[in-house]
Amino acid sequence: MNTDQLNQHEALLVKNGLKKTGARLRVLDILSGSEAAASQPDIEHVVGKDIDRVTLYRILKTFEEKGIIHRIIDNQGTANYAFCHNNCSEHAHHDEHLHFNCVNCQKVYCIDNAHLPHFKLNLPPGFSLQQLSFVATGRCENCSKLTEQK
Amino acid sequence: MNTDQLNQHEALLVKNGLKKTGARLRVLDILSGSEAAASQPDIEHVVGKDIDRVTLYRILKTFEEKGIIHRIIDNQGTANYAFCHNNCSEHAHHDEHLHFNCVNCQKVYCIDNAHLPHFKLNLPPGFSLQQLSFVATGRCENCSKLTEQK
DNA sequence: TAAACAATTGCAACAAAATTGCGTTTATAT
DNA sequence: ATATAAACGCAATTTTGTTGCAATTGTTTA
Repeated sequence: MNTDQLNQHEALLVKNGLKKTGARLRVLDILSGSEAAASQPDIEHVVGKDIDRVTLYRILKTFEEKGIIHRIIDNQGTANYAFCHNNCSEHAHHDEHLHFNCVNCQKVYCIDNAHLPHFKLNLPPGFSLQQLSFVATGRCENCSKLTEQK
Repeated sequence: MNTDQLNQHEALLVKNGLKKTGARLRVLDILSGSEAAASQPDIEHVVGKDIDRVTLYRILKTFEEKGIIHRIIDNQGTANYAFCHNNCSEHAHHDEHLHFNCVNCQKVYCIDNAHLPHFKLNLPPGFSLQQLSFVATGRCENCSKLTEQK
């Protein structure tokens, strides 16, 4: 319940021509609070009955369309959401992302400050590249600590 | 209906201790026929009533477990399947993959012969890397030809 | 080649996830 | 304070994925 953050979130909504509603602020709060990206099921679980499931779908959808958050599909096909940092605009994401997907807890981490090499990718003829992203899989910090967990 | 290919597929099943059934051979045939990976909905659509939906799920699952095919989740969260080439074993995929996901038709292509750089990824402390893969998005050959298609 | 056995399949029922329509409520501008 | 469009919640529906079980089929072996 940080006041600064609340104001920041409200400003974010206004900036994008969205009404300041409790449900939306709640979602923004959840996304701010988690270090990793938040999975849709997780968000759903956290908000419980406070926000209708349909409303949640729609909130996430409009946030994504406005470029406030971006959606990351993890290795199991589950949608995860995180704030857009860096160069995300409403219409395109121009940077090279790196996402880390933990094989144990399935959490998705956006690694912003990893040094990523720029290189020319040679695709088959006719293929045009719009974006390149890196997906690392392995064990996150928490799960590395757990011994012998399958 | 290539005879050579049929024998090859039958051998593949036998090698993995699986019975030669019509449904399985059909799935292998479909996967062989498509240049890109085949999405689960596509396969389902192609086979129609010939193979029960549940059976298809199970076939794909066992094929994946045996390391015959691998599953690729595309940007929409849809499962796609393709044969394992290269260094796939039953238990792990050791190579660095490159997948191309078309933003227009959503098809997933496994790009095997692209030169991928090897580099040391610096992850946050505690994170251990098991695999790194590359996901390129853009327009595939077919969709590049189409003018102004949204 | 026939019997025996386990693997595989299909069906039905179920559960979970996602979508649509619509009436009501609410935030914001006037 | 009121008008208005946006946002929400509920109900119904569709789509997707799972489970259990009985019937069938492929393969082994006698």
